[in-house]
This record gives sequence, C-alpha cells and structure tokens, in this order.
Amino acid sequence: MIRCAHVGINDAAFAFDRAYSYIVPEGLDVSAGRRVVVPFGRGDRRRIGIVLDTYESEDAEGMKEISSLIDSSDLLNEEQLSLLERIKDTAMCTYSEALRVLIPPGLGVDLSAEYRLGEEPGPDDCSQKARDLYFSALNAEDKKEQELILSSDKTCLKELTECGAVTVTDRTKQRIRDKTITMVRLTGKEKALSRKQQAVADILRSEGTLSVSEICYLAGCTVGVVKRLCTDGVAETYEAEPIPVQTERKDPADITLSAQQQKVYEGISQLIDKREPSAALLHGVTGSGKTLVYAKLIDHTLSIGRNVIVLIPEISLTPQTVSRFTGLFGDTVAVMHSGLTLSSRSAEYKRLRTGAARIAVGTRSAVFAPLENIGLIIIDEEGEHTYRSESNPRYSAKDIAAWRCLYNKALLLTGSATPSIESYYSSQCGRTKLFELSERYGGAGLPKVEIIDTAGLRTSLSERLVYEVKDRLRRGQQSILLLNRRGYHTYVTCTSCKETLTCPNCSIALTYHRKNNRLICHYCGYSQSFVPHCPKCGSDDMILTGTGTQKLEEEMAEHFPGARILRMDADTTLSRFAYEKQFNAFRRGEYDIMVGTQMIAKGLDFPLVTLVGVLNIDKALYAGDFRSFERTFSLITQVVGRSGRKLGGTALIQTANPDHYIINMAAAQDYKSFYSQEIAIRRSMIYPPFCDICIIGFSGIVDDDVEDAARKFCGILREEAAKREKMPLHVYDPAKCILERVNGRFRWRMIIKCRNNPAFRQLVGDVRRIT
DNA sequence: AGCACGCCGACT
DNA sequence: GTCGGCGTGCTC
Repeated sequence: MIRCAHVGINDAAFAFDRAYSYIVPEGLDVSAGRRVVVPFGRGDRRRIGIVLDTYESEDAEGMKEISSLIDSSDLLNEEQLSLLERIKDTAMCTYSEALRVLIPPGLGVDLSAEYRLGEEPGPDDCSQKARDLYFSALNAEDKKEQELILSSDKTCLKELTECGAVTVTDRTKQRIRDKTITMVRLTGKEKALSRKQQAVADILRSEGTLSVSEICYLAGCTVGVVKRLCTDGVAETYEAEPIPVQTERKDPADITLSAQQQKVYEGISQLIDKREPSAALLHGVTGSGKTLVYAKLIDHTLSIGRNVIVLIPEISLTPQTVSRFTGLFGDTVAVMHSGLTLSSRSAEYKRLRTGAARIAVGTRSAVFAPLENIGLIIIDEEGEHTYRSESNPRYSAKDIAAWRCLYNKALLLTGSATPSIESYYSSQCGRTKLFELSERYGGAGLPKVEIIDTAGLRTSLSERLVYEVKDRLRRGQQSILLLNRRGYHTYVTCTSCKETLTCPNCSIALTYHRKNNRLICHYCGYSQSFVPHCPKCGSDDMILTGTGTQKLEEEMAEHFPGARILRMDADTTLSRFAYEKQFNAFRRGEYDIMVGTQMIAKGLDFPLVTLVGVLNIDKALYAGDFRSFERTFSLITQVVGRSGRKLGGTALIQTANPDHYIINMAAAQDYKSFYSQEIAIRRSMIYPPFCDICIIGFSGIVDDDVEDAARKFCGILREEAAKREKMPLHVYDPAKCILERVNGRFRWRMIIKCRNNPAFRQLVGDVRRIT
C-alpha cells in the first residue's frame, strides 16, 4: 500500500482545477489541511497546494511525489476544509480562490527557487549551451544576478539540474505587503516647485494633513508627485494611527432589557440551548434596541461554553457597533474586516484560531472566522447587499453562515427593521422562528411621517421642509437630508452638439467634482481636468448639467445661511477614517444638517436628530430590477428611523408618487403590509424566494466577440440542460448589460431562473469547461 | 495559465 | 544539420 494525498493546487485555472493525487514520501508528516509544495505540470514547476485528504492506495500510476511541507502545522481544520469544498462548489470558483477567503492575506506565502552551483559539468554531461549558462552564472556578481541568469533559460537549467551541476531548493516566504494608510503633511521647508507640486502643496497648506490617495484625488496627480515632495523634504509622510475607539467598559450583566426585549431574549436563548441547527429572524423596528438583545444573547452563548460570530454590514459606518461589543466583552472580541492592516488581521485570525478570542465581529469576511464550537451566528441588517461578494469567489455570507450553523449545530439569527422578503417568507413557512420588537427602546415613539407631493415643485426643497429645517436650527436640533444618488450628479454637456462627456473606457457619463475641478468616472476611476472644450464638435461652450446638487446647495445657502452643513458623499475617495471622523463630529453636534446618499441612512445612531427629509426617492423606486421596491422600502424605513431616537421626531418624504403604496407603507413603517404585497408579486412573477436567479456575465475587448461567446454559451447551456433530467430552468437570451462597457471591456449577461442545487451548478460548471 | 512537444522554414 | 517560430494539448 502506498500513502497518497489529494492536493488542491494554488493558482490553477478553472478548467483544470481539481484534486490531484500525489504520493506522500516516507517520513513526511502530511495530513489534511496542511500546505505543501508539489511538482506540477510538464515542467514540474513547483506549486503550493493544500492537502485535502490522505488515503492508502495500491495503484500510484502516474503520480508524482509531494516535495515538502510549508507551515509547522495544519493551516485548515476539518470544518475549514469542508468549507473550502463548499465555497468551490457554490461559488463555482477554484480551490485557491476559495482558500483566499478562508485565511487572512497575511498568511499567504510566496514560493521561489534557490539555486546552488555544484561541480562544473563536463562536455558529455550536457549541451554546450547549458555549459555556457553554467559559466555565466558562475561569474555572476551576486546571488540575485545568478538567479536571474539561471532562470532565463528553462531548458538549459533543466539539463544542469539533471546532471547535478545545479541544485534547486524551494524557498517559501511569508507575504508581508502591509497596506496601511500613509498620511502626508508639510514640513514647513520651502523651495521652488513645479506646477503639480505647487498644487499639492497648496492643498496641504489649506487642508493640513491628508492621506496620499486623497491628495492625488484633489490635486489630480499621481503618487509620484507626492513622493517627490517628500524626497525634497517639503512634505513628509507618516502612518495613520487608527482612531482609538473610546470604549466604555460595561458588564453584560448590567444590561437591562425592556419587557419586550426580555421575552425575545428568552425565546432565542432557548433555541441556542438546544444545540441544534436552527434559524431565527428578529424583526425589530428602528431604534428598538436589537443590539442590546444581541449582547445578552452573546453573553449567554459564551456562558454555555460556545462561541459567536457577529456580522455587520459595513465597518466604516458602524465602528459604534464594534466598540459596543468590545466595551462589553473586551479581549474576547476579535474584529475582522478589510480595513485592518495585514498584520492585525493575521493577529486577530490567530487569536480566534487559538481560542484566545471567542467572539468574531466584522463584515462579510468575518463569516469565515476560524472559531470552533460555534453556538450562535448573528447577521445584522441581513438584507444589505454588502453580504454578497461582488468579486470572485462570489459567496453570500448568509449562505455560508447557514452552512456553518448546520455544521456546528448552532443558531443563525438574522435581525433587521426591514427583513428581506426571502427571510420573512421562510419565517412565514415556519422554517425559521420569528421574534418581534415592535416598540422603540427607552419609550421613544416612532417618528411622525408626512408625504409631500412634489408635483409642480420647481425647487429641490419644498416649503414645508424648509420650514421644518429652520425650526430645528432655531431649537439647536439636527436634520438629515437624504438624496437619491441618481439625479444629483453633475455632468458636462456641450451647448452646441448636446454631447455629454463620457468616460473613454466605460459607457457612462463623467461626473464633475467641484472639490478638485475634475471629471471622474465612478466605475474605472478615470479622471481628467475640466476643460470646456467639446471633443466632438470643437465648441468651447460646455456647461455643467444635472444640477441637482448645485440647485440644492444654492437653495440651502439661501434658506439656511450660517447653518453648519456636512456633506457625506460616498463617491469621494475619503480614507476609511474620514467617514468615522465626520460622523462622530455630527454626532457631537458640530453640524446642524447632514446631507448625503444611502450611506447615511442605515444603522447609525444620532440622538440629536429630530428631522429627516427624503428628497426625491422616485428614481430608486423605478430602478428596474425586481428588488428595487424592497430596496426603496428599506431605505425609506431606515432613514426615517434615524429621526427622534431620543427626542421624538419627524420625517418628511418628498415624492412625485405620493400615492405609491411602497412610499405610504414605508412612511407608516408598516412592514407587514409591504411584505404581503411584495410576496404576491414575487409569487406571480416567479422571483425569489420562488426561484433562484443566476446571472452569467461575459466581458471582453471586442463587443461582437463577447456577444458571440454569450450566445454560444447560451446555446450549449440550453442543449446540455435539455439532455439532463428534471432540471427546472428558464434560460433568457443574452443581453447587453445596462452598463455596456466598463474599464474598456464590453459586457453582456444572461439571466437564468433556476433552482440553485448541485445538479444546476454541475450543469453550469460543465458548460464553462466545454466553452 | 504555463509549458513542453512537435512540425516547419531559415540559417550557420 | 540546428535553431527558433508558433500551433496544440496536458496538467496527479
């Protein structure tokens, strides 16, 4: 019997990514979950792989041997290995892509070769060319040059290693590319500067200190200019200190729950105690104190010896949530999100893996926290799109959480003021247990909501809204104004030929940014300075259009002179601390009015806000996909919920569709009516939860080629589907994406209504390998 | 994706 | 006869 191992190979392409069998050499401590170096491909190039399992076999025909081990112990535990297979299957990705989300990037290793020269090869040992290579390597100045020479000719190198003139050993190096934010400030030294350098210096003089990326954005330059200023000594850089989160230490036992919260807490903790895979939905109105219930439940779960994962939608907007948990549970909490430096991510990962930390709090990727013996996974605001990964591997944190709960016999708790239709449906079917918090915590009432008809309105702000904002200003209270992103962008249009400036790489209009007087593409990041010259007709008369923002700002300046206004814009390349800083300033009352898009709507707690104004929501309502009603309902409900958390509040919704049921139900915070309307639509139109939707995207440089590929794929998929039995499936014809071109690539997509089961994924995988 | 193998034309 | 161009097919 021969000891063998199945190995997943790093960086294998999808078409040949599978478990490969290798012989385990005598004396090598190979076990499942370990990282190894293996020879791969015709050239036996060294590759890193992960051992999926080991087994005994009589037949080792055609197998190669594992070369060496990498880490000192196994990298993945049993659950992570199963998870690896699960991700590969459901996200239809490769082993190495799946591995990438399971371990922090800091644990990645790079593989390189180390060459040592041995005996000089004789003329009979190898070809003259190989000997020449040997001698030039021998005469190399240093190790690095020698390496360069030897790796320049693969064929001759192989000859040399075969005759023993050169020996190659594998060398692995921990990847240490830590991405921290580098901040820049002036040193005070003066010198003559170029135009770009002067621009950077001017901005620094007025702004004080900024991150490198912010400067490049504002000055419209590359990092080179900034670097140059630093080498000249005019400016200097330093690493950003993460803002210390002021945590107030509190004992979880001191949390007092309202009667309603207590009842919910008891019901849910019973489910946790069962140690059975289960799911619960906590539907709590905005401001009902869901977080307090979470905290109590976490405390309870820890007390029965089990561990917890808490997922929150977006870390930059919810440092509050994190600090609340660290305040209660101290070092038992490990924070996991992409904003951390590589080293602290690895550190937090290790604390979880070793059991030093027992609660993982973080964004989407925290669902992979290497905790064992999980008793509870909480997903806060589960409907948020941030729980779905938009890049490979495209996993849904909720699906992964459900899988891990099954594996660990744990409870999956999702909570929201506006549960997704899918979740509420499964609670109605009895698959998950529903808990409700209908009262606001601390006795505050729900805000009073008024709908204002914008028909005939020529201004951005209605009289009523202006009146209410003025009233808040007088009383020293705060207001929030929510804008819909679309309609509030400024574009550049030619007055003579009506051409709007578009991005050279993407099929989208460039938006004008006043802060730096530049035109920027929000998809690929392309930017150019604003010159009023039309590339189409040569006219020099270009004007700014789409004046939503401008008009609004003029109106605000006119109506609220002297008011301190904070603009929160998700488009500006602010550093990850900037948002937090600004939100904190607003919370402390340093501003009177906050204006912004979706990002200001959710999850944040501003006690001084007593007025929320929603400016034209109508475009969101008719976004065109089947989830736009749900999203709009959720957005309005959530932003209205920002108002009057302590002092009792008002919300005004301006709309051209004052009779639309979505808007009326959101105004009334009436989730149940919204749900019964929406589920009826989903049922009759066959949309989730009554089917799954699979979108397959195609992109490439030549539009016709992309279309051909899409049509070909579609044809083969239909043929293959017809060959297989019992495949409930509706394949729609490929169509151009709404954004036809992004980053210079044309985009097509096809939609399939299906059941997302193993058979379906097999089908798509097979077709992908055929084409 | 690499990388080797193989077949063909151009050259010392 | 040998070198290197690229088309084809495989990866334990």
